[in-house]
Parts: sequence; structure tokens; C-alpha cells
Amino acid sequence: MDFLIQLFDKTIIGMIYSYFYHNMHNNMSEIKIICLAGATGSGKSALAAKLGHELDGVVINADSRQFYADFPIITAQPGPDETALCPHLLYGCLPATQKMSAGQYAQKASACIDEVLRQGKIPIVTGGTGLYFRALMHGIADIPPVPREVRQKWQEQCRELGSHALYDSLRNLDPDYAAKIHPNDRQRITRAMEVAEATGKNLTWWHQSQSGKRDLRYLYLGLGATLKELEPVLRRRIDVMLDNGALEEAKAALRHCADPKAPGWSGIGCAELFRALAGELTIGEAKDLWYKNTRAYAKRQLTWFRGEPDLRWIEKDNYNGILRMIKNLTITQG
RNA sequence: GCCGGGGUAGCUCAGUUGGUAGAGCAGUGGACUGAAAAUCCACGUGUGGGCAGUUCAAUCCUGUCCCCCGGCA
Repeated sequence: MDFLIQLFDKTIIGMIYSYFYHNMHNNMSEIKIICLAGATGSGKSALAAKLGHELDGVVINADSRQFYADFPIITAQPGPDETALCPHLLYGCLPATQKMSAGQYAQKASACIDEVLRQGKIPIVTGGTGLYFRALMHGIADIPPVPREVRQKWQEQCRELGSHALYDSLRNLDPDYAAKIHPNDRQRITRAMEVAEATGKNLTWWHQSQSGKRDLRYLYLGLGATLKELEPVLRRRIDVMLDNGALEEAKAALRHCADPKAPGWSGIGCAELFRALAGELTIGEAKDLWYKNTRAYAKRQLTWFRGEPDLRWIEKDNYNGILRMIKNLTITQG
């Protein structure tokens, strides 16, 4: 009996030891890139720029909206204060008519990371788009682009027949994926249908054959902030953005692209100001809606990041602690 | 003061030939594999303005009082 207990103990100790051993070797030492996530308004941009300055790093965008060139103010892209501190990549480089995607992002960001590492600097990937972080760090299925006609066809089908009808078809084509999503989820249902038609393989097949996973040694940090803390910040930020010319920015963007359905216009703040400019809402109503949507978005982000197993929460007030942790874990020679 | 409309969930409102009520939005939690600032899911006890009356039973009918909106004075 004693023998068995001893054996059991040894096994447990062995498991614990190997867990830490692997963690130390795979995640903790030789960290080469820093990922800084957090809800909108939590102060990522300022912190990232400061860290970039301190550590000789380069900030790389991980925010789907901050790609859009027409909306630097409304999407809270890093301003002169930040860009003066260190180089910033992948900000403000997309026209409102063009779409970004998680796969495209992973490729672009990956290329940027390689370049930054080649320069012997530290990539600091910063943003609020959880899916982009995941695509970058864990890879994403290597699905070829779906032709526009195919995509449009399924969107129309969904509109005409309803999502439930398409869901029934999907259950035949891809029962496993259908089981994971809801019959009301038009976006995921149409996506599954278009991929199946365009590639001849269903999404489950693609997800299982996932490639593009890189062996990135990353430190995944989440800037902690509760919704309660964020609320006043987000409320105030809207006024600050308007003072800084958000409305003029939207007007100017309208000259480049007047289609409210264009990818660039779907951002929070952009959509509300578009409706205000169209006379559909007063500025006051637009502001209220803008705030509501921003708050709801921050809440969704918190839900996402809370569920990320390898994310470590950090406190914004503890700058020196953050710096010390990063320096301990980072080998800078690239 | 008179006439009319109204007071129902945090907000906007629906409904009940009288059998104690439900949508949207908001809120909370959650999901998330190429639109992700997107898309979607789950969660609904509220002195039905107060009081009194009719009734087996009132949020609904009657009376009365209070409050809001519009019109007339």
C-alpha cells in the first residue's frame, strides 16, 4: 500500500515537474514577441508605445478597425505621441472599401514580426481583436479565398430562404460544424456554405487540416480593466474624439466611400456618425448609440480574453512590474 | 378651470370579451477558425400611479384622488 502511494506521489511530482519544465522551455524563456490585448479604452496603445520605446521594440497592430486609413480618430489609432516613441506597423493602411480578414491578418502580421526580429527588435503586437491574436499565435486553416460570386450567392440565398433553410442544408454537408453553431447565425452559416461550394471540402475538414501554425514564442498579456472602470473612460472618449474632429473625419471619409455597408464603415462610431450625417440621427442620439455599442463591444472583448488560457492579466498601474517581467522573459538578440 | 389622450420591466411601448402580463432596447452571463468594433445564444415577479367599489376573480369595469402630454380658457 505504502509502495503504491509512493509510486503515485512520484508520478504526480513527475507530472508537475514536466509541466513546469515544458512551460519554462516553451513559453517562458526565449520569449521573442509580446502580445498586448485588452478591451477598448483600457490603455493598450499608450502602454505599447511606452514599452516599445523602453525595449527597442516595434508596435504591430492587432485591431481590425485600426487598419482603416479614413478613421484614425474614430478607431483610436495611435497618435503622434505614440508614434514618436517607436515605430508602428499596420495602422491606417486600408481603404474603407477593402476588407480585412483573420487569415490575411495572420499573414501580414507574421511578415511584420519576421522583419522586426530580423532587425533585432521586439515585436509588440497590440490590439483588441481576439480572433486576430488567435489566428496569429495558433494558426488558422489555410482556406483559399472564396470567389465573390459564390459569397454573394449564399448571402442572397440566406436572405431569401432564411437562415434556417440554409442551416438544414449545412446539416447534410457538415453535420459536425452545424452542431457547433445556431440556426440563426447567418454569418457562420453562409460562410460554411460558401467554403463548401468554393473548395469542395467542408469547414470541419479545413479546420482539422489546419496549417500555418508557427512556433512563436510569445508572451500574451491582457491589460486588466473592468467594465465599471471602462465606462467613464469610454463615455469621455467619445467627446474627446468629437473635439478632435471625428465628425469632420467621417465627412471626409464619405467623399472616398459613401456606402454605409463598406467594410470600413462598420466600425463603432463610424456607423453612428454616418447616420447622423445622413440626417437619420441627431448628434446626441448618435453619441448615445455610439457609447452603448462601444460598451457592449468592450464587454464582448472581456468575455473573449477571459477565456484565453495562456493570457496573463496585468495591471496598468504596475508599469515597472510589467517591464521587469518582460525583461526577465525576453532574450533580445532575436 | 374645462375637454381629450395617457400613467404597465431601467427606457420605448404592446396586450388581456375581466382568470394577476410580453416585445424591442438596455443589463448579466456565454459562444466565437477568414465580415470579429462582426455574428449569434441563454436569462423576464413588475406594489400594472394611489385608494375605494362591483365581481368567485380586477391591470382591464365604476368612482375618486394624484401625476404627465395636447387643446380650449
